[in-house]
Amino acid sequence: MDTSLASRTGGLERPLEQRVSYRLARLHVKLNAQATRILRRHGGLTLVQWRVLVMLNAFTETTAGQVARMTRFDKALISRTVKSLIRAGLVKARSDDSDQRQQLLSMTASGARVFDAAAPHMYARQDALLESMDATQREVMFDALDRLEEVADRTNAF
Amino acid sequence: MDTSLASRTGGLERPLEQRVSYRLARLHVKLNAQATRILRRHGGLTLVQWRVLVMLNAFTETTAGQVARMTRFDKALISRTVKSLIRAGLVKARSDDSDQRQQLLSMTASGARVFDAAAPHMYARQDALLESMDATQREVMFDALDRLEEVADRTNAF
DNA sequence: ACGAAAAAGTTGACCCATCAACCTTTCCGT
DNA sequence: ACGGAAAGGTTGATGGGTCAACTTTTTCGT
Repeated sequence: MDTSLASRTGGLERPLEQRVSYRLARLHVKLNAQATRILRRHGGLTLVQWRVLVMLNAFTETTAGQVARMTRFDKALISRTVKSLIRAGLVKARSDDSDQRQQLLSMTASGARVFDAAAPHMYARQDALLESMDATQREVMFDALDRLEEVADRTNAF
Repeated sequence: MDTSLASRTGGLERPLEQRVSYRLARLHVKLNAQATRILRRHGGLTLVQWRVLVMLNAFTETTAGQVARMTRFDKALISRTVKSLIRAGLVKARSDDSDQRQQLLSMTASGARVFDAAAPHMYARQDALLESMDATQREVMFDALDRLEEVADRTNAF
């Protein structure tokens, strides 16, 4: 067994570039930073606010819980974000008569305007990302992401 | 042009599953949570502490700045993390005579023990992730990550 | 129909991560 | 060799995100 300090100079036995989680983390940080920058320039939404609006754009009159489940964000985070959107007048809540626990959320006209202003840029970015790969490469990558996610879910065993 | 609120119920024009940054974010969160859990179980390091120790394990007597550059972490984060490692007795700092600004960092014996205890589990996890793909799939994926990162770097133009 | 359990949200505490400002030391052009 | 720029690090403020505890409402089994 070799635990001497002097020996710890051998470089990385696994090059950083080949570490999945490290690479993913790095890319994720960059993509987030880019998205945040775009949103700040075009309407001033935060990334979480944007993601919530994407959901409200797709499914009008949805609830905070559904948004949380769909986006996989923490419900506490969604709760606060929805509140901030309501405070900013971009979203409105209507209480559901058949279930007093939940509130049905939808964009206001002003929210729709903000969303529509940011959307082209966000979608253009998404397109640019996808277009950096060809069709088969995309397919392989999404498949890889599926597998990695599955492994991450499955192995609570280490 | 169609901006009526009633029309915003058409579902996602781009399915969530096909959104690169969204998928990446989701996977990143899962992988981080998994790594954090493993580290908590085997020695109690935080993820950033682990990443710093990986660097110190590979390059003894390196500096905080070099670690920050290699890992692409914020230097403030590295500074605080190094401090916490020193406080915990896992890392020691030696001032460099030829440059009074920087400090040469290295693991202590105790730090090496903690690292060696966590490493097998972290590497096993890394292997499990890689083994979920075959060789060509891995290659395609890393290439895809490269391209995406490049696009993220290049396009400050939206 | 009653009580336990579950679901929807809210809130407070807390940690991680980033940003900007700053200090000190070193480098470098002229 | 001097003054400004750059590099190394530190610190404070702030925002993002998670966890756990709690309230209220609804569901469901018996």
